[in-house]
Amino acid sequence: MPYGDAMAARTRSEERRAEIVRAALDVIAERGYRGASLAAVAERVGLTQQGLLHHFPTKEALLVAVLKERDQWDAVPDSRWRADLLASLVEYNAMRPGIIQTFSALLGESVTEGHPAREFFTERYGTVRASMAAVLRAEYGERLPGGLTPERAAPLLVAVMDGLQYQWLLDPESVDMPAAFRDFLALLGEDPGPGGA
Amino acid sequence: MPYGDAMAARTRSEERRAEIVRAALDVIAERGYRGASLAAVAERVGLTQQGLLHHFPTKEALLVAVLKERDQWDAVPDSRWRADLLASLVEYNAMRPGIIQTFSALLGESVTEGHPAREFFTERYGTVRASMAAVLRAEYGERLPGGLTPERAAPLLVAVMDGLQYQWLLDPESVDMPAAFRDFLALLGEDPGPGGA
DNA sequence: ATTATCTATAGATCTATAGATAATGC
DNA sequence: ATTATCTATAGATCTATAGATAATGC
Repeated sequence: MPYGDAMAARTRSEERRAEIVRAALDVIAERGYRGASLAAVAERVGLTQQGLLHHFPTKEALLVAVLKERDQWDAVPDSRWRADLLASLVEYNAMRPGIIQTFSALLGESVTEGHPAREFFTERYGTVRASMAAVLRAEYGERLPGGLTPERAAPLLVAVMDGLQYQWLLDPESVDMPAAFRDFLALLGEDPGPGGA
Repeated sequence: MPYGDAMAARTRSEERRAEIVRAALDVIAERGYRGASLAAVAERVGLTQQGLLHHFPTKEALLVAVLKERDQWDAVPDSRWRADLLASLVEYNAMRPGIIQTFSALLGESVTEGHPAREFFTERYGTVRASMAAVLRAEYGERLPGGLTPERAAPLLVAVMDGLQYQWLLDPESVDMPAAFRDFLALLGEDPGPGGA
């Protein structure tokens, strides 16, 4: 029972849907959401385009399933994160260019008008910033270098993670993503010195 | 002579091409490159799709012109940049969401396979990292906080600029992009302390 | 003469719906 | 019975080419 689960054995249908979502992740990595055709996803799981639409009635429904997959992906309770775990996450990401490419492509598209992933990313970033502020507070306390607070450093942390991904995807030879991320953590981990309220 | 230039009066054709490129920037901001149809761009300048193709023989030729526009945009000689000018650039960008959206969308798409802007961005980031390393060296010298060198801080600087743009485009109310960028510069501007070779 | 623009259209796609058939689960 | 999948197809697009006509520059 390869994908078996203690709770509920997956139905044949759930299995099929999971297969389709995996295929969709791949096709989106290659062509983005707008460039990903249902036919291309279907072909990858040995279905016709119309067969696929039995499982996901619209293209957008498939995208929603893809985004849910992502949510599950990095749903780790705040309290369990520490700075060194963030570094490990980045290191892990560097071994999975496919998934990073999928979500970098989606993030890029999502800023265009009416993109179906826009709301997802907007909400997600709000959550992630709050999450990262909590991690930074637990790790470094209230006062960070440069006179920053955890709340002000959080968007920078998130920006560094995302921005490095683009540079690394475009030119993995030139950009050591995990090392660069550790460099950033080193900046935040400096002694902020005395003073302040 | 509204757009007149000391060097050469633009021909009617050059004028038209410039108009088309401006329209293309707008449409790409709204729909990305893959989602931008030639017809939509043409309509915006009062042309048919076929009329537009007289000026740019293929869609890709139009994209190339759009990317050249960008190159011109931030072609400032290294020596003239200083950290405070970078901060001003970010502040200026915050007033032009359209252009930022265009290039954020293009960057996102560019990581997908065979995207016609991929090579452009790959090369551009190589250049920009080198440029930023030079700026950092001129501004802060050889030793930066966290034990970093200008070369190691450069990809972080670029990542922060790009990453903040996505967060800001998705939720301008929640993200003060210029302030966040200044925060990052403050991190880099801390006294690295004594020691080192 | 050359440049700009248009009409017409070929040839690919794309998403989605309708309705038939095959496979599976009680 | 229900679920899964297929064939057929409607209805929109999209890029690009061919060839005609209108406008402009010598």
